[in-house]
Amino acid sequence: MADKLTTFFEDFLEKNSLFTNKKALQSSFIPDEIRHRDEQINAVANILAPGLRLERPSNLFLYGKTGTGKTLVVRHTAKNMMEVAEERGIPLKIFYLNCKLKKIADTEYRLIAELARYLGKAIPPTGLPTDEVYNIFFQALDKEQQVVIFILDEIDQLVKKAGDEIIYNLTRINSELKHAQVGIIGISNDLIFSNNLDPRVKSSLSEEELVFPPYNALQLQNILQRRCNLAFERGLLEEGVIAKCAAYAAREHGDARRALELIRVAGELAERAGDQKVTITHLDAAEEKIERDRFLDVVEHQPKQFQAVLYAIIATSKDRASYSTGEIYNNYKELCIKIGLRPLTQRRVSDIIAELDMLGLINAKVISKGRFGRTKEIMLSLPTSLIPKITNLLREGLSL
DNA sequence: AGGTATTCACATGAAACTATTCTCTGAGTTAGG
DNA sequence: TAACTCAGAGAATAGTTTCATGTGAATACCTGT
Repeated sequence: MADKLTTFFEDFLEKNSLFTNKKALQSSFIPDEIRHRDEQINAVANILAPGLRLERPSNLFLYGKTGTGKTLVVRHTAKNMMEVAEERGIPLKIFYLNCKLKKIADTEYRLIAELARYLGKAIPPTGLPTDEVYNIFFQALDKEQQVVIFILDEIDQLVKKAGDEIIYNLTRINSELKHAQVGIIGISNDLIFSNNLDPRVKSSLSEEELVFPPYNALQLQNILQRRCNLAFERGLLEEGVIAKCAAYAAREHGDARRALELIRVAGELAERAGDQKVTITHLDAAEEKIERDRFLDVVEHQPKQFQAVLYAIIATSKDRASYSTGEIYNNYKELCIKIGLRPLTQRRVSDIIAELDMLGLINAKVISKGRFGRTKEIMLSLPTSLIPKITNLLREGLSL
């Protein structure tokens, strides 16, 4: 066995990888040249530029759907700007922070703590009053003459969890700072997010606004082509693969990230199969694999109670298409007793159902059946082919 | 027949509670001078 | 007396529970014809 393994690894190394630079297809990759976003880059650069003269740059709010290059444009511009600042010894600091990251920046405390950490202050993960952390942050910020720009990515997630006061406080902080100046760049995927914002917050955050339209198929194709040139040997991609990939992603609201992922996975599949070329078949397989993996991954990483509820739904969904909250809850309770799990209240289960819906594992719609009450109409939205696998996963998770 | 009042079966919201993780503080203890 | 230890108070957070209130439309119940 050991011999076999060794040969396997040796073979693996021997085998020429189809990729010359896989990094170029990963979403964290920042290419030197960004296509089809000149306008936005210029706009961002113009807005941020005053920072180099130690004037406060306007706050900026960017929005556009996922994979339209918002983060990329901002990071790219920020990088260039930092280079200039460093060269000239300008006290400019730019920090990028993704608010979606759990346990990092999804509450007021954590956001401020994280920002303070950027400024070189060690803040414990808990235990301190929020005011205290805020003070530390403020002191660190105002310690010297400087311009600081905070880039808050996926800011909608933060507001959803922690309210918009934080943003308001952050935008107002300038009036209290004596030496430093703060500019904020907010990035959001949610187009209607800014409408739900407190008007005061909205006006202070979006002194400038920038919309990122989705890429169209042609632009996607162009982007893909570039990245593939970096990532693969020339001629490795079968004719039409890029076009199809672009078309697929354009259908999904022009998401370049998905397109890149798709082609990367296609490449990996081809490589694993020992094929010399990436073909359309691989692409189709990749599309399916991504979808499958997403489901399995989501299911596997749910907390126990969620899994129990999901299992109850799957076990229930045998003879009819949809079920009501009450029915599911009863079955869930039975299941809990069977496996020795403390059953949650119906209130909570109702929320869990709503969350499973958000995750796209089930489909839950509130309907009114008149005299017979109001409930959610719950049905599974898993691909049928995956159900046995998921059932097994859940059995394992729940030790059934 | 047409109108309105009820009623069901939950949905949805808000507040309060629990458990866990973590810091800070100050009393008590220890050991060295 | 300085250094150390350790329990207790206080915070933040996630996950719930408790209590309260809301709700869409099928039906029951009237009403006047």
